Amino acid sequence: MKSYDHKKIEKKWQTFWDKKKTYQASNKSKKPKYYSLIEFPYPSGDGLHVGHPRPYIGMDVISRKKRMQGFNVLYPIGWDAFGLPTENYAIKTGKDPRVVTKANTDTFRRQIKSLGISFDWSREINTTDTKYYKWTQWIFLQFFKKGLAYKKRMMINWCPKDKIGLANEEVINGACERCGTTVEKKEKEQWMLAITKYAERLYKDLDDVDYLPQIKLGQRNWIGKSEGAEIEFEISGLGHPNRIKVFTTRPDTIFGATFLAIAPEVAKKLTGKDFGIKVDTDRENKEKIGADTGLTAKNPASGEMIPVFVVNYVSADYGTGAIMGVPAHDDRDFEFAKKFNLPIKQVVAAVSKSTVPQETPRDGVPHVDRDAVMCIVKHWEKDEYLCLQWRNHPSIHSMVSGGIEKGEDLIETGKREIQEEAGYTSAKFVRQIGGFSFIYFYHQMKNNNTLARFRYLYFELQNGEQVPISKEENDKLITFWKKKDEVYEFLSIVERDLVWNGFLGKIKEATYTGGGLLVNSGKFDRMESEKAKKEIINFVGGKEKVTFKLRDWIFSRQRYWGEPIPVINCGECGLVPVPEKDLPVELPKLTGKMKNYQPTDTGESPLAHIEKWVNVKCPSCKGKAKRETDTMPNWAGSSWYYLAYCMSKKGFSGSASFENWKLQIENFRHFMPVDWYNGGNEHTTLHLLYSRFWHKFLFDLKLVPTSEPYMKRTSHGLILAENGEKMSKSRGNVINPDDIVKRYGADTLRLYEMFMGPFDQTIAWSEEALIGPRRFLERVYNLQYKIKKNKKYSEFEVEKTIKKVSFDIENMKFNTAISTFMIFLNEVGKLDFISRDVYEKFLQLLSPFAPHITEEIWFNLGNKNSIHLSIWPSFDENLIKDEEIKVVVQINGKVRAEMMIGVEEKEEEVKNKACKNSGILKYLAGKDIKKVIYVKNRLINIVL
RNA sequence: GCCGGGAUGGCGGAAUUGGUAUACGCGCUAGUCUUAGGAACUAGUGGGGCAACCCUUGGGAGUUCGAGUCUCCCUCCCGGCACCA
Repeated sequence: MKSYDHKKIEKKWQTFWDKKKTYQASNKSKKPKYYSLIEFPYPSGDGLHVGHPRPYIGMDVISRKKRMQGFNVLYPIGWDAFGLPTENYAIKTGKDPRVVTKANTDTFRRQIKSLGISFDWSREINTTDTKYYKWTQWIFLQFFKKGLAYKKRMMINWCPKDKIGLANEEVINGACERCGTTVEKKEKEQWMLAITKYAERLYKDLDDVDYLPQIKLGQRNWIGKSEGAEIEFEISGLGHPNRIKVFTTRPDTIFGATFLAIAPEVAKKLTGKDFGIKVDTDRENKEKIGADTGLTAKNPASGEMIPVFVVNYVSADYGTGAIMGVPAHDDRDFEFAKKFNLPIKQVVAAVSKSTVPQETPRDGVPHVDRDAVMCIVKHWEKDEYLCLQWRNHPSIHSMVSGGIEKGEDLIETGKREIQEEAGYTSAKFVRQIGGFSFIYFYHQMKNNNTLARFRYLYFELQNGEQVPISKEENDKLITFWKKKDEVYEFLSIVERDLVWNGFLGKIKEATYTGGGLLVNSGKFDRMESEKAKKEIINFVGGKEKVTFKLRDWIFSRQRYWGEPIPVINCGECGLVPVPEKDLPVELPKLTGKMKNYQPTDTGESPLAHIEKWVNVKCPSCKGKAKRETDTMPNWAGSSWYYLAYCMSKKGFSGSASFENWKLQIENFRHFMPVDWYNGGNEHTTLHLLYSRFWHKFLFDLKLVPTSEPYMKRTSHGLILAENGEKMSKSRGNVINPDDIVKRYGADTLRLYEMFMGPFDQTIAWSEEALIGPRRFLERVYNLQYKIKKNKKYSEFEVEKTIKKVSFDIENMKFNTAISTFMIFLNEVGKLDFISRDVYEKFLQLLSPFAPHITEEIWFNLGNKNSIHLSIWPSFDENLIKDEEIKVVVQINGKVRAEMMIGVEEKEEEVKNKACKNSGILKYLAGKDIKKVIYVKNRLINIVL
């Protein structure tokens, strides 16, 4: 009887699978395809740590299951190898980045192979391979030819340490994403990709893909679509007539616009003056700064003349660079208006609906608009406030309130209501609180739906003098005095926010940014704000307009280790694309004098100094010309790599041309789209968005068969070091999978990584916990010596296991799948025997998680073909069904007994059984059963 | 500040989505076997109580026959965004 020796087993089967090409996908297969994808790694010099394989193992489990379910599975891998760390390391050590990359990929490949992941290694790609990047350059040329790749002089984010320009997405809190150095602004001519042209489609097509909700949301927020309007304001003060166009998402608030705020650049253009105001990107310092331009604008809705300010919180490159300042309904405008003493005018008021069912507005009754007041009344001695409760509706908690009668002003109404409802005669008006708000309710006495527009008045009683209250009011109302901090709890929800926010100061003085009904807006008063948006745009002659936050993608880097941009700069012809036949534009070899490829402080690419490489003939006029010396960002190669995996070897290696690409479309059609793509959340607004953009572009050129590259996107959690920190070489806390594979075996590592916690959750590594999965595998291994021939032991358990494990894998609930295996094993352990049939099914279920040990046992049992190409077990619902089932008996919701019932037993019988149950009788003695609730085959609850 | 996600034994985590809270694993305790064990196996293991029972899913209220799960308020943790009009 051999014991489990992972070292022997794992090597042996890895070689076997390699030789038998077990995991190779076919471009010709008649089976249905399944394309599962992980983000190909960046082969850093640090080697693999145990966090890297987590997504590979997860998708491996899914891929292996799909393979066993009869799919032609494509599960490829490659290397995203261009990039800064390699280049920096190469410069530091005086090596060629090609040599460094080779060494790193060799290490990564060896490490990943030792884990027994079912990658199709025959399709391995490397973005730094000239065969690969000639296609990257070719795709770039298509962008260029369509005018979507263009050059632009602009301020860029410059990292002084890496000496490289960064895309907006690569700047985190004003610092370089890679090295943490504070970025500077530098003016430079840059290559841009016009991703904004695809903003709407990138946004909208998210509807059609199955990404995790937070991933969709992340992309949507990043694209930042906002629907609004452009509205023109006439301005005077320039000496000639002029207009300023503003962008707003809230045209419904235009009557509340009490100033215009414009960006410094816009102000300069308009007036020729520099006001010394700068838009600060610093996140810490957000104080509103501004200056009066001396201009005035005419509010096109109200006709009011309003001042124009130049401010530091409106940027020139979003919208129109000008906004209308509506302090009552925008926090920033509010802050600015406070500082500059500008008027704050409420034009939208919230509508509350009564929470009392009898007061819910109903159909078929008249609608009535009313003006009303609510009075906050302070006690004459104590710090207490007058509250009311309706006798017949005890749930309505309110304060003194009532409608304004003809000829009355607000204060008169307030005083009258205080006297009528509470009898007090000495109320002194102090001030009005807040603005308008609406309450919409069914008026029971008057049988109509009332829309009451409330204002809030604060009164103080001078003394306790009272007149008698009418019988009618007395029957209706109870009055209370409540302390300040009790008022909020006491009030019904409808009144709560309105009274509290304005008066008791729990929430600071603030704007109301929600929707509601318009007030102070002339003929639009009482109109619903959504409807008012449209009508007001028309009224002021504005135009509906959609704006995006997304900016064009800064696509050039001034470094050596990237794909050269395949364009030639000719004095005569301008920017000329490198002809297809001349692709790839290879990076100059680093020999002899060309060894110096350090980045420069000037922001010029190091390639610019390599004259032999730079100086070329113009492909068009044959005159003297120079190559573009910028290279592409490392996001370029990863924007289409999932297509490269599908290509035929020959087509991939052949020359880059339209014809050769078109020959590949058949292969793309075979495998695309990717069925399931798992990757890191950090790429939501980077790689994932970029590659969707490239794919859509290729789709428009009819070069790929689908408009979206990925059908389904999920993400995995990080693995942290045992102390909860991020794993990194500099922290010295890296766990190398090599050590784990050596000591425990790849299968144990795989099982542990899937078992340690939910797949999508960040989790700390625990060396201690590894032993659990290892013990489990040993017990699985020893089970092969416990086979009892021709006996069907544990059939029931294995059927249940099939069902649960199949479901869990599809839903990435790997941890509970493994716990199901353990439960199964614990059950079987009690019997001490297992039937071969059941054991084989169990091994098949386990094989995606632990491919080596299961293959070993599978062959030990006499099978002649790989377990990984066997047919995934199916389960029989009938075998899973129990004859008898345990139900719980509760008394008042507390578990008091358990009992067995037949599966089909009727409700009545079960109830009777429960009431006669010996454990239950003592609780029933002398009590009446009020109610019995039966949840079929689960529990019965007796309410006393 | 805004938007997401979360808080369950000593630890990692389960919970059929409103129906027996703490599955599974680690650790711990006791025992068996061992020259020995930081191995393996067996049993036990949320807290309190002699017990019947009681308490327990970050805190507080609520809805419900029944709440880890739903609603409201609060505290803390982790991610993303950041003057986007």
